[in-house]
Amino acid sequence: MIRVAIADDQQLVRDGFSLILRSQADIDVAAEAADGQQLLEAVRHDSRIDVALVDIRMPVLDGLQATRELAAIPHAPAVIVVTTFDDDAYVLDAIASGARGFLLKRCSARDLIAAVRTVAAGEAILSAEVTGAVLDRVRATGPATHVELAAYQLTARETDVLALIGAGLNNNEIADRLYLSMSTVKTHVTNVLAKTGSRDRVRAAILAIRAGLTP
Amino acid sequence: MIRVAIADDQQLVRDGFSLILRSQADIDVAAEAADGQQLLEAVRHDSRIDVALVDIRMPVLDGLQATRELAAIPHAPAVIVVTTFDDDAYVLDAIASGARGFLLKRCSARDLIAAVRTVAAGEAILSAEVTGAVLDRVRATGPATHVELAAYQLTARETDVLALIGAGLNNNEIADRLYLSMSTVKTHVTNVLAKTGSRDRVRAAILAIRAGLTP
DNA sequence: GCCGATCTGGTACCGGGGTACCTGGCCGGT
DNA sequence: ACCGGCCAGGTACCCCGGTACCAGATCGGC
Repeated sequence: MIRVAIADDQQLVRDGFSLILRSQADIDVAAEAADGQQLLEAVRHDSRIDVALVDIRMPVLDGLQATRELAAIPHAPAVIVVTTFDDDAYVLDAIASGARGFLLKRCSARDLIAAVRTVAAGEAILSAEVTGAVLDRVRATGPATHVELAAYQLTARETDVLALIGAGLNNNEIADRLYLSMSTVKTHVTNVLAKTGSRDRVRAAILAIRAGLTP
Repeated sequence: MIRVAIADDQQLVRDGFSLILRSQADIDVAAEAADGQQLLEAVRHDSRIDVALVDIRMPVLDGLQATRELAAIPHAPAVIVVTTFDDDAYVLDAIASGARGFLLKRCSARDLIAAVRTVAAGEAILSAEVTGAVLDRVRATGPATHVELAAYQLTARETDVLALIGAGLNNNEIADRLYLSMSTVKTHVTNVLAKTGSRDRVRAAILAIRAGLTP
């Protein structure tokens, strides 16, 4: 049985979703919320909610923030952001916030049901209208950009230093952060540059970012 | 009428897809190919193909390379990569190659038909099984980090310089690239650092990357 | 015409970045 | 016991990066 929570500030929307989902034998609507705050409370009080349908525009706490806070809760439900076409620009934000699904309200009841089952199974779902935007994003960030830094055989300490270079720290700050002397940092930096083939710390910083060393 | 090309090295698969699609009144199978090379030829000889279903594993020219070369052709069809579950790791590569869809062969005939209509309409589609991986990728590249550099009021030249800083060039190379003297570059760099509030060029480089100035 | 912003260029100066080379301690493997 | 790695540290040196300040050219707007 898939247990679902519905968060939308409009009573009618909640009722509609609820009717649609309850029509399925394997789906149960365990909670309803009129804003993000109510959703968080519901999830905190009921640890067995599998999926949360969340609207973006809600009073008190909007859907995206609620999604982010939800992620901090243990046994957090998978979030499907269900919103109007006007809000389709929020896809990337929703994904970044941790959503496992993004549906437009113009979709069919069948799509909604399928989406709930999909994310409950650990997969993810996007409305076709917004998938294009996501693909463009992936193309833009480019898969070629990701660097495998294991290839450089950096030692643990050198990796630390590289990460801090990528964060924009100068040698003094790195020494400070790692409780080292300036000299030691310099030697590490020199080694990092040599191993990674970077001419200067700027190149190294770029490499660090491409390698995902900086969040 | 949606005109489709099918590229798969297995005759039986092509026949199956063809039968499924031809069952729809608005879809026509205009070409079939047993490898990527044949697909390219078919598309070059028939400029009215809207959608191409492409398998990854094909002799002569594989599906991903074919997709990349397809992008160079004018009025190129939208590509849906249709492949086995074993190849689901190629999603990101497929997207980077320009695919507008990624389907697993285990999907239903209805899914296939819907996918063709979806990409023909300019949208995109992903199998639920691989959507999760794509979302993880988007989350990893971090959209929250995106910086709006319009806020810094940089002039055109300063923006040029910032972009090159982000690419890891030193002042000499920037001067070379922009046909400027070293002094001029230094002036611009100083202005960029002041306007962006960056302490040194490393910080500026990080900013440039976060702002999307470097591809 | 005048003013301001932008682009371009120069000189001079200093500090941090980066290199080269050496010392020493700590561990793990042979 | 010895060797090789990683880590930590020091000294000395050079050069690029960055700042400060100035100045001429162009261009658009009041």
